[in-house]
Amino acid sequence: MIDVRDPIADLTARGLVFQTTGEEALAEHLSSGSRTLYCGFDPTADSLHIGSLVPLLTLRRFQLAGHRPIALVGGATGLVGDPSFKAQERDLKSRDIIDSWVAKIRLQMGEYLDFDCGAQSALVVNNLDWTQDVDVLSFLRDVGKHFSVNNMIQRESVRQRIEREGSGISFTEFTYMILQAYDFAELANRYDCTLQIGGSDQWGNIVGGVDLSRRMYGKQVQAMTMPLVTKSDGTKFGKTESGTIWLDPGRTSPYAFYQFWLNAADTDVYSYLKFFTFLSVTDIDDLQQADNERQGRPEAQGVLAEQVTRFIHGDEGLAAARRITDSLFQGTLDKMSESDLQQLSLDGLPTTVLKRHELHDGTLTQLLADVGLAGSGKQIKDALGRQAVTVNNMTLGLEANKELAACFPAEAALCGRYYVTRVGKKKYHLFEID
RNA sequence: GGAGGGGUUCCCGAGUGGCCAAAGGGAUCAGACUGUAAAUCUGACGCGCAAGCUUCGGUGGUUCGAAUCCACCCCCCUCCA
Repeated sequence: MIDVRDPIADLTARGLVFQTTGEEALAEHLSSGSRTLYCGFDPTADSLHIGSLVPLLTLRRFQLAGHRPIALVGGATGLVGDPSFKAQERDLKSRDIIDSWVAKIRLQMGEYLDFDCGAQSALVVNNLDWTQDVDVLSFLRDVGKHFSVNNMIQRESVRQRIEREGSGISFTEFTYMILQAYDFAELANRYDCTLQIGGSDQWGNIVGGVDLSRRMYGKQVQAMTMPLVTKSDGTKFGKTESGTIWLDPGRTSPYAFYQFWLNAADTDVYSYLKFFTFLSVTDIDDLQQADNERQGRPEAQGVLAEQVTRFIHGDEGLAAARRITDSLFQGTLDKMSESDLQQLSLDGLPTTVLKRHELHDGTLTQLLADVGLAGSGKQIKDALGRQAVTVNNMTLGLEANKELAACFPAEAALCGRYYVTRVGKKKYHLFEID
């Protein structure tokens, strides 16, 4: 008999419980047996990003506590689009595109949950499986009848869209909450799934499912939401200058991923440790206290980056991220061997291979903007004017711009052909020129 | 189908014939200070090294000159039927 525990106390200590359908009932439900729970992930891209990490990790926490998680990929709901707290109607993507995204996200899910641990083995399901063959009239009569439009338009999640001048909501998106509710009812019926979790923005959709499960199948099910992750400075979590932080290493390298967490603000980092790692709350509190008692830079960011990167990208990904980080931020460039430099490139440091004759025309601003070190040449120009551009630690000035070849002098190359180029304090690019 | 209100640079939002590459805020980038933090201050912020080039839903037009005026079209919102 596996040890079944109620994870709610731990989740509460982590600040991960935002709303529940009733804390006592939920605690009783979870401690009295191994339960099945689910969380939905809609395919809005071909990869999950760190916005999905909290629900994903929470599923895993439940699994570790002896419950069975179902990760639902929204092959159907993704076709419709969730309007919850969205300011605008979204563009519909084609079915082919959504299908391909579903396939990729399914694979990703497989990495983060345990699918081979007996009764608690995770499941990945696609709501298209039970939605695509439902005909319109059945849906309207059997499902739609249970929903009151009066109630639906009162939902906070669509309030802005309905009340705000200049916006609106299509019937398509308005129906989303019914589809999601239907998912919960189906899962309750098929898999005896009795709990749905999700971000707090999903509350309205989730309770719709709680009601529907009762009405359609007489099943009493529960709900829990997690708070949305915020940043203390008020900017949006999960974005950097280079865009969204994806879980797919092809989109966001383990190095960039590691750097993202390493750059967490002091005021956010301890709550992030609770949200995004499996370290115990007491360990995190101890770490915080130790950091407070010491002057200077806290250790928390390093721990956070290590833990999250290892979970998502494994030991190898973490090692790669660290190799780059150590070389660029701690190391001395001229001590690096050829294999070190090659490894940096393999580890995910953005690299461009050029022939020396290609440097004869063009400008430095153009080149550095093209490889992604800045959004435009203007920004490079600005950085040049402030001595913020270096090649192998030589600072370049504005006058260097037109003399592209002179920016990469053969005698300054590392191991004959490598140039570590830096813009600002944190952005690096490796040029290999021969 | 009718009446009215809108669509401005990443976002919000000013601008109603030249002084507009377009106020202000946010986001973002760079610098100073630091710890690869935060806060603060400074600069940048359509593209271009520059000359210059391309923008204000779309297409045409009026004008020496249009984001601003006109025509048609597309999309959104509100109310009415």
